[in-house]
Amino acid sequence: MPNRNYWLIKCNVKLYTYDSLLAAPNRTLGWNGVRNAQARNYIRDEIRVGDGILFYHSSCPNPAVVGTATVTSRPHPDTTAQDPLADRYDPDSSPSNPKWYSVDLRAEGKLPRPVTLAQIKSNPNLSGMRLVRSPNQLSVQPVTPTEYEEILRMAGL
DNA sequence: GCCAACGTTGGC
DNA sequence: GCCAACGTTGGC
Repeated sequence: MPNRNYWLIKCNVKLYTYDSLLAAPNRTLGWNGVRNAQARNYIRDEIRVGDGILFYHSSCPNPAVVGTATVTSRPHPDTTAQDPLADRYDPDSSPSNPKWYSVDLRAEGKLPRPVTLAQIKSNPNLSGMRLVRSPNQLSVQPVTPTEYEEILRMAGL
């Protein structure tokens, strides 16, 4: 696929899991809930249909990349930000002036072996990844094709 | 539960 | 515009 870019996205397992993506119709879900300006900018301005995603689970006993996904939509407003009943409601966002965006992701498949944060940290080839550097709060991070391939290799693919 | 690192908020 | 206070993230 020409010009395919790669990203690692971090999902708090309490909010959004790879299994929920697998269980969705077409294995596709909007990736909602991002409320960080820099992450939003990546979603709105840089991520494109067809890009490859490493899906990472955070805030759990063994943080790890657990699966891959494909971006299947252009950015669209994150309507959960406009729903007063939603957990991540943001009164500053509205249909006429959306503040937050999401893209749709389709699950490609679980990794044969999850690649843990500890493994990524101990692999010198991956020392440039944002994930293993400080700060590491950003929920969307660019990944180079080399890093992407290395993660898949470590996963047994 | 602890703590480091950020982002946001709000008084001034 | 500064900056202290606070909330959140996320690994450990």
